[in-house]
Amino acid sequence: MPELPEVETVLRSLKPKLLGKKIVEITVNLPKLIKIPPGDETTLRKNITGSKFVDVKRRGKYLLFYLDNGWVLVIHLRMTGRLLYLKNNQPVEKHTHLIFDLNDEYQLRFHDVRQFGLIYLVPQDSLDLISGLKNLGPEPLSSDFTLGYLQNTLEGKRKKAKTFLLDQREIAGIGNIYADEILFRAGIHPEKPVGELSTGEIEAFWQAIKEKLSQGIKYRGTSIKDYVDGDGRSGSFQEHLKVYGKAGEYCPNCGCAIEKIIVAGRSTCFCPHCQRK
DNA sequence: AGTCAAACCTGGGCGC
DNA sequence: TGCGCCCAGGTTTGAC
Repeated sequence: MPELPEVETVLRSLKPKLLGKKIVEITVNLPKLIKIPPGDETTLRKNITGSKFVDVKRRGKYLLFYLDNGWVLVIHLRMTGRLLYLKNNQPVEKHTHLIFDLNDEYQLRFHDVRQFGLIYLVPQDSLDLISGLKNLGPEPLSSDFTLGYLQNTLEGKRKKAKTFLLDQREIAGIGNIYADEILFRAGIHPEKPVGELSTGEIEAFWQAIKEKLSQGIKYRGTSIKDYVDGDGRSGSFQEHLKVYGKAGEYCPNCGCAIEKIIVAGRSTCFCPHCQRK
């Protein structure tokens, strides 16, 4: 579920609550979610019990919780993961796999229906142990992501535009919803090879990437099914979607029927009139 | 280089 | 009501 705007919203909701808080106890209900050290809740507990949160950051769709003893807890929410900051007397919902008891009578709970989420514990100077994190492309909302950078990386590639957007090594943080919205905004067919984009299309692509992700953050994410922030609050960007999930409905620009095809193994909605190959 | 299917899971919606 | 099938905000792996 969560893409860059959702993960950023979770970060913003949790960070002020966690900074300076101490982890006093850890409950692991599903050890297999711990990828480093693999399935090892004892090591996890030993290394982080008693430590305090000193920083929380986002990189792509990863959340990084920096602890005061040099370890970093890295969490990826994948499809249905949630991180919730709840009072410790709140009922524990089904699918709650990990609970961090804090020294303020609250808990940080990891909830994940599909159990695809990933949890790592690595030393601060060894984040490269997590290959997905190590190989991440630039942050699309940072100053590193220039038009020139995009032009250079697109050059000579035959990869489809949608496939390019979903590839975390190219750009960090974009998933299926924002990819479709970006392509519609830029007027680019999802199957167009990126090496064939004109100068004007590349500029529109670059603008659309920044605009759609910024809008997603502004509306605090897209809540279609599972996504909520650290306080359990839904976002509202689903009210502003133009094409994602709207196959058979009408294009807000031209009135054509929105089509659904499969690209990169994912459902892809686009307007065949506004997005030509 | 790039594309594809399968794998990891649970649950909701649909047709019959 | 129930069963079986398809679908779902992600990523990795191994085969062409």
